[in-house]
This record gives sequence, structure tokens and C-alpha cells, in this order.
Amino acid sequence: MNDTRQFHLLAGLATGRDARSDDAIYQALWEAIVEHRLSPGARLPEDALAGAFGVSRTTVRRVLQRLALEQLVTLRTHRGAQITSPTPGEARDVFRARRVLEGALLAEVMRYITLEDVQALKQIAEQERHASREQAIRLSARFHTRLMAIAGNASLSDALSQLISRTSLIIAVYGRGQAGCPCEHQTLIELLKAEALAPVQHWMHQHLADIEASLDFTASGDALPDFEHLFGHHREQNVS
Amino acid sequence: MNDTRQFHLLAGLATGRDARSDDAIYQALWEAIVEHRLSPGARLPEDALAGAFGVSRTTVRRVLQRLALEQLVTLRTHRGAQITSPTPGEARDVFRARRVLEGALLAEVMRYITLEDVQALKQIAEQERHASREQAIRLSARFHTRLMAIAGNASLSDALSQLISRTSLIIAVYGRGQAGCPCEHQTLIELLKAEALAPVQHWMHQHLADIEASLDFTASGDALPDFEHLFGHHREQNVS
DNA sequence: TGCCTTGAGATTGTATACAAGCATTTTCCA
DNA sequence: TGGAAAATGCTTGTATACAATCTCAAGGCA
Repeated sequence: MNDTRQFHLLAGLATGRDARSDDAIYQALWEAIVEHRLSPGARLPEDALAGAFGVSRTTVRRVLQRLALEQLVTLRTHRGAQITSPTPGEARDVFRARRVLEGALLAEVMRYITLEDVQALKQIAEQERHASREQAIRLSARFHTRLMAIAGNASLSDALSQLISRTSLIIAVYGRGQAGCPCEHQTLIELLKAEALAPVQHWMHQHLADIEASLDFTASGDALPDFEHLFGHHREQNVS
Repeated sequence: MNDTRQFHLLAGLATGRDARSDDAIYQALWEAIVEHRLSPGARLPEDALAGAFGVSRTTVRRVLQRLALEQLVTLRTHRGAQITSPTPGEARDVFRARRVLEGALLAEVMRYITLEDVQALKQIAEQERHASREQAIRLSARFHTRLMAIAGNASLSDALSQLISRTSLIIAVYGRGQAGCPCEHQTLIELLKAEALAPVQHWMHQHLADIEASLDFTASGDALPDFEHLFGHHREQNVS
């Protein structure tokens, strides 16, 4: 497939948004990565992106650098950018980090959570059920991010958001078939309402353990672009 | 004082290092910020930095963007970069986050720590005692970073490193006189050798609490450049 | 005298030109 | 025919030019 064509599909989403082209391009790429429309190993030529988004390479480079610092893309000198393929070691790191962070943050979450928060979470969980599989991955990340934002600690929330995004990459490489969160987030909402910390923490630990256990690190530990995803599933995104 | 002159002092450190100018410039600026030679509110004109480091604005911009994503500098459109002045709210956030992260990581540290690690930490602590006050701040950050690296979780270590750097900014704005870590890191080393987790965790909590308690949020919550630091203490850095 | 307006200077935002390095293909030789 | 070396084309790295915007100071008006 033609690169420019492919990235034009992403650009359609970006231009419809606000003025700040940086944020728009970042958002478009972030969503494409998290939704597995751009799979690990995929190359991101600056020219193609610049053309698709209607900006110069300068702007694209800035966005790519940001994504690189968040470890979603990998920059190699004179070889350009490509979607990061996490190694098995990095994958375990990310899950360990998430267990630590989400476990610690949940205590704060339970202290500060309001009815509005529950409503917002319920809405996301509802959208998840009716969304396409690709969008469900993004909404799942959004659910976790929104949940942990309740703790009101921006520093930890930001760090955690990056870990959640990287989890999506890990699932893209090592996942076996099923999507991101196999279990229902709605179950968690019920537990949240009960206002007891222990069951919530237990559920979250189990949740993360389930995801990690569903991974298969034996095969293709390396950076093999997943062309099936890249070429097959991004059609319904053409909404410009 | 002349901006270019000031930044030339930093550049001397950078050029003496390796080829990758990006990393060299980043290191030089990072150290200057953490050592309070560049204080919160100080402006960082691209031209002056480019001239000082002997590169173009393009390279400088890339480094500044990285520092901005790490929240050490603040970028405002058409107004350039300046060293970030953390708000009191952000300061509390950072300390809360550090308590959570360092507390959680210490358990892992105690599991994996080796004699070599202790030696490395002892060496840093020793350097701290003989260093100038500015260098002591940087070495203190280094001590914490090195300690937490023992846990072997790169994701959390990176996040924590950023928090430690930001702590230096917080002390620059809200600190009252005394330097970063008033207490002796050597005390911690003795506790580490004893291989008991509880005392170590208690010490660390107290350590962070002490630092936070020594801050004064009532005065100058805003971005007032600390010209005394900026103009007074950077002379001993001229080693080119 | 004090405040607002206006203009010049300086700084940043974006795009583009050119140089440097990599990848692929083509060609030549065994 | 297979392999290796060279060359061409493409992508990225860096610097610079120009436009847009802000800052600060000078001047005018109430």
C-alpha cells in the first residue's frame, strides 16, 4: 500500500480538530498507535506524514520526538522513526511498574472518587461495549487513565498514562488474538461504588495479571511488522 | 550580565565530552538546572545557547523540547523557554509521587542490592561530602537515582529521575537556605547493609518529609528569577 | 504626571535548501 | 548462475531564510 494514502486516513481525523497542529498530529498518531492501526515496526517517513497532515517536516519531527520520548516510537539516526516493538524485558517492566503505580494510586482514588467520576467511567465503559475492536483498545486505555486521574496526582498520572500506552504496544506484539482488556470494566465500577479498597485493589491486580498472563513471549520477540493489522483493519477510520 | 557569556560557561563542559551534541547539550543544561546555576524563571534564548554550544537553533530547540517534556523548562509560544517555576501544588504533587514511588521501589531495591551497589553509593556519598554546595545538589540527585536503579525497573526509574530533578527546582524556589538533602546519605548506607526493609523505608519517608517540611510556600510562589544564584555562584565551573 | 498607543527591535515559528548517510538495485566478475 | 562491489536514489540531519509575534521603550494625549 502507498504510505501517503495510509497516513492521509489519519490526517483526516487531525485536521478536523483545533488549530494547534502539533497536538492534532500527536493525537492522531497516538490513537493510531494505541488502536493498533499502526503496528510495532511500522516505519513513519517524515515526508509522508508531512504531506498527509499538510505541514512541513519540521512539525512532524517535533511530534515524532515527543512520541519517541514516550517510547511509543523509536528514532534511529539516519534511519528514521518506527513504531516501537517492546522487548519481553520491557514488557515485564511495564507490567511491574503498572502494578506498583496503579496499586498505590487506587488508595487515593477511593478517597477522592465522586459520583461524577463514576458517571464518567460508566460512560466510557458503555462506549467500550458498542465500539469496534480497535476503538475498544483506545477506550480501555482511556478508562484506566481516567480512573487514575481521580487520585489528583498529575506527576504519577502522566507516568502511568505512558505505561498504559506502551501496554497497547505490548499487546500488539505479544498478544494472542483477544483484545486489550478481556474482562469487563463495568465489574470494577460496581466495586468502586461499594467504597471498599481491598476488593478494588484485588480486582486491579487480577486484571493486570490476566492481561500479562495472556501474552506469549516465545514467538517473534523481535521487531516484525504485523502487516495483517497494518493493511487490514484501518478502513472504518475514513471519516473525513 | 551578558547571556552569551553565561551560557559559554556551560558550553565548556559540553564540548569536552563526546560527539553526540544533543546529549552533551542536554547534560550541560540539566546539570546547570539541577545545580541551581540556572534558577527558575531564567530565560533560555535559542540564539544565545546556539552560539554558546556552537550549533544551530535547530539542535538547541530539540534539547529544549526534551527538557520541556520533562518539565524542567517551560515553553510558551512566541515567548521562548525558561526554567520552570513549580507551583506549590506541583511541589506537593512531586513529593507525594516520590513517597509512593520510592517507597514501593525500596522493597525491590532491598531484594536485589549487591555489595557493588553499596560501594557505588558509598562513593557518591563520599563525593557529596567533599563537593561544593552546588555539586552536592546534583550528587544528591545522583544518589537517589542510583539507589532506585537497583530495583531494575527502567520505567519507574525514569519516572522517578524526572521527579528527583524537579525536586531540585522546587528547592530552588521554596527552599529556605539549606541545600537539598540536609541529612547524611551515609546513614542510609549503614541501614542498607543491615538488610532490613522497615528501617530503610522509615528513613526514606522521614528523609522526604524533612525536605518537604523545610520548604516555605508562603513567599514568592511566582516566577521570580533568583539573580543571586544566577550571577554569583557559577564561577568554579569554568574548566574549559 | 500618568496612562495609553504606537513603533522599532528582538525572538520565536515554520518552511526549505543542502549535505550526509543508508538501502536497494544494478552490474560485473568468477 | 551466484555473489560481491559500486552507484544511484531516497531518507534523514543540520543550518538558514523569512514571516509572525511579542517585548519594551518612546512619544502623545488627557
